[in-house]
Amino acid sequence: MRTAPTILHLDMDAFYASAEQAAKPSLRGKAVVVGGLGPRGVVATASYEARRFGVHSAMPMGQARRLAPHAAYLVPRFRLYRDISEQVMALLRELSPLVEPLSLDEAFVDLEAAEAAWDAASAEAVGVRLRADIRRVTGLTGSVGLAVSKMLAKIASEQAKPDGLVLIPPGTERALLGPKTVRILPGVGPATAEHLRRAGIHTVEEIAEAGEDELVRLLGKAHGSHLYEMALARDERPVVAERDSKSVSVEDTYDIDIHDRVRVRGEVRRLADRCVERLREAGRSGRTVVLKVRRYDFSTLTRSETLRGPTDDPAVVREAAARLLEAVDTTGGVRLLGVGVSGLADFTQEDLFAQAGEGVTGGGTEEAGEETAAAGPEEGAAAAPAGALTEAAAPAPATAAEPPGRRWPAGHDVRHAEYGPGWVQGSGLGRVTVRFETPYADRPGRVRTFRADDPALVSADPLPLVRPQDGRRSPQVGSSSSAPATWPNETSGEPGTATSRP
DNA sequence: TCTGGGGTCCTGTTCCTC
DNA sequence: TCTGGAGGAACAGGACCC
Repeated sequence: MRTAPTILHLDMDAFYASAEQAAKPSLRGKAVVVGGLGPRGVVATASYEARRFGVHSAMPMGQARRLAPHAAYLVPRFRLYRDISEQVMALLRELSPLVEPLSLDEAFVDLEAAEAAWDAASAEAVGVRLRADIRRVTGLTGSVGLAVSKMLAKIASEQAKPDGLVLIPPGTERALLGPKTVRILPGVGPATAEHLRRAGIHTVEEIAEAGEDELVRLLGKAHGSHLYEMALARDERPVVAERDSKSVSVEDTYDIDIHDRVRVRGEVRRLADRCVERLREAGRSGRTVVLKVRRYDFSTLTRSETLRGPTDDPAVVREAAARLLEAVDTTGGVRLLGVGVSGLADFTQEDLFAQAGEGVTGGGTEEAGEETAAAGPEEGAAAAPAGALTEAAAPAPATAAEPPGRRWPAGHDVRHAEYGPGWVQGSGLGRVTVRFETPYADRPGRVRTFRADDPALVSADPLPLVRPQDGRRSPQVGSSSSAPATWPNETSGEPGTATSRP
């Protein structure tokens, strides 16, 4: 157990939503919800403004819309988030070679490994500097926790949110944890908490008092012992920089349950191909093929088959998945299908030659875009992400599919030949509403509506949140080429009210 | 109201082999 | 030849995390 608080946990604040607000001046200070916009979508991230209405992660989108009807609803743009994440991770790696990313917006850093910090004061100084660097480079805020272990550093960063820094002084850990609810400990979810509650255990201190034997009896060997250690603030897990993934999987939830067995088989084939594609991208092969089926009543079952050796052959995975499907009753309908491969091995040269020329069949790649595929491409609704700033700006959820390649997901970047860069505010019924603004403006840009097949309108890459040349957020950019900064404030966001050109 | 997607880890059961 | 136990692999499901 180390004696200085030199484990740092960074957690970006409401990451996806903050990135969208930074990219879109008209959303700053407003409720923003990012997630799947289909009828079965859930919230990935809600801005702090949206959280005030009770909206939170993992909430069904329909419920979020009832709680915050005037929020902006956007589909995730993982490419933008990945770019920002890489900038942040690069800053962390400047601090120490021991950086363990947990997701796009979270990571542990071992400051001691690089002698970047050796006591509380030096660790805090690193944290303060890091937060300033993140803001300078990305324009976003992150919260930092510092403590002697990963568990405590994570708890500290949670307490620091939003936009803060908390250091847990060594020696104070148990006093801090004791009165807290058991849910504060990592690994205690709703089920475990309920289990503990029934045993009369509500706080961390009560876990410690119960003793290890009792916890093992209640929760099983691994979970019980681990939880007991955590409750005593003992956590010796090291920060691990490199971690090999152990499985690769893809799954789709369909807007409407699929009943047709032939269609189910087709979807499983498609998912198998996508899964293999991902496997190959990672340069891996795998031995166990897993089929996942969620039925109409939300019951989920998995079937798996272990092959003689690892494969990355799409035909082999397809066939295995098809065999597994034959053992599953899908009458009544399925809402989700998934195909995964586990038991991963590194790709071998031998496999390469054996499978050369085979190629991955098409059919599963058209939605390789960044939207979370909350809808199968044949269900129709995927064509019309009905995100919008306001009800008025949200045209009726389109049921008529846009022509392939002319889909306009809410929130995605576009460029117009005449009006320049902007983003999709809403689409449907053959029209698309665009707000023309860039991250560098300090006021909302103007709104125009176009035909969905307007040749002057094309998809565009996300712009960096901070102008690359100066590395600082620059609200005053009148001298630059960014027209939106000088546009007058926008008063009407309604589609169809094509305001005067910029 | 209605519940995503991509992961990890653990547990209990069953089956096979020695 | 039969039986039983131990141990491991495979399999299915559940809980949890972001």
